[in-house]
Amino acid sequence: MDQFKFKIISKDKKTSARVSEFSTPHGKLHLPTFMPVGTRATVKTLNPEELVDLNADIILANTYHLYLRPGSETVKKMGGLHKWMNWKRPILTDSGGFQVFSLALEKRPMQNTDKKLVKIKEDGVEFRSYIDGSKHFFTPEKVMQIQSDLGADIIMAFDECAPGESTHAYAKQAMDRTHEWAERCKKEHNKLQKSKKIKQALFPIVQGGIHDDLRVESTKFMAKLDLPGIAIGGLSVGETKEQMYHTLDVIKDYLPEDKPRYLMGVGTPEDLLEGVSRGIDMFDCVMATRNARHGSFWTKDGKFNLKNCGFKEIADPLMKNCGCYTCKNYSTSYVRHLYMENETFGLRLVTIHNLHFLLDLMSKVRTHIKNGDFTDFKDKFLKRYFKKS
RNA sequence: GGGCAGGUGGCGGAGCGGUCAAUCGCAUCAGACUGUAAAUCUGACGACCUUGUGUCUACGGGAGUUCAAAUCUCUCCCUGCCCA
Repeated sequence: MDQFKFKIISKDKKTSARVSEFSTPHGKLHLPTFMPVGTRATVKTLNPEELVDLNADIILANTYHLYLRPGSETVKKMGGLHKWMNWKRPILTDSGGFQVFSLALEKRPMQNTDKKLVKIKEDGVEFRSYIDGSKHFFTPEKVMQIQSDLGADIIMAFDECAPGESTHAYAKQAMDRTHEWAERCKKEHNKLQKSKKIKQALFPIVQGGIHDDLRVESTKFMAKLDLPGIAIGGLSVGETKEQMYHTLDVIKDYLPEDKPRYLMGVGTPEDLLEGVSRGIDMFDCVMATRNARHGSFWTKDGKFNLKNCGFKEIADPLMKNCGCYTCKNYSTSYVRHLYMENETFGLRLVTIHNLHFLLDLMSKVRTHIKNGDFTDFKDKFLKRYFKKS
């Protein structure tokens, strides 16, 4: 597996932050990085050229969604994800495990709560399609097959993501199942890779909820599998930020040093900084893109909502001195106008800005770690970001 | 000039004697969103305050009927359509 080489470039002295590189068949990842989410094989509202302009090293797609529509066989027939979506850089596919959790929660008002939508069994998970209610069954083996067909560079083990508030007993049950599934994923993955020209890296996912003993146990277990990277799941799923940071502190020393560490589903600018200082190398989150479509944007001075009437006649860009296409060319007034008028271009402009904000933040993080003043940078950023003006 | 249909909160439009400060939609204002069923969802939206099964002012204007009127009667004003 030497095509998935991991190389540490620089380490921060005061924190666990590090700058590194991870090689994949479609290019190198410059870590720490943020990965824009493109669940249905597209980062909503943007085209690949724009993502390249934003310096996105890698993007995500989702097993669950693409399996249901159009079907992973279709993507395979069309030449695989990269070719199909015209994205030449690396791709990571999520396993669909998270969807099991998010659908089981039944938190959506439009959800049919009469039906048991998800049944977790030892062998796998039975669930109903969110599209037409049809029954489907995922096993670790099947999820490996789907991800093999999709053809992403990094693929994820099938896991059970327990809600943040889960009891020790429940979290342990989910963790044990995830461990067993991870072993089965690894076995199936090894089998599938033999016939593949372009290899894929499988990452296992640490679970254990907010219970320190479980998290340590899970981290040790997953590290032992000796896969090319390791992911931390089951965070930012309802627990507090303090609990999330604490959990990262607890497992920090058990994470393999010589492999990329991926904190799944995170997050906000502050979460990225806190994550990096706890040794995290990869992040992904829908927040940048979703919030953009909902009218909120990030700046160095915090989070703002474009809908607020105070932005109506602001001639300045969303953020002064921002290097993104949106801020270089348009006033806040104009972007707000497009948003208020429900114009597609407005959604794109805010999406570009938010993604740029996070990707640029990570780029600065890499620079400051190398320069040896990461902590100073982080403290100053957070102080300004949370300062109420 | 004659006939008909109407005038309700920023707009559209319900209600047709009490449970109406008035359904609903739009607009507006604000909030939420963390491995995307999300260009979505939630809340506020007459005024005032001691924020309460609180007090005022309100369904074109005025005058009535009634214990009680956005809802019934009379009258005036206005709007739209049709006929001269």
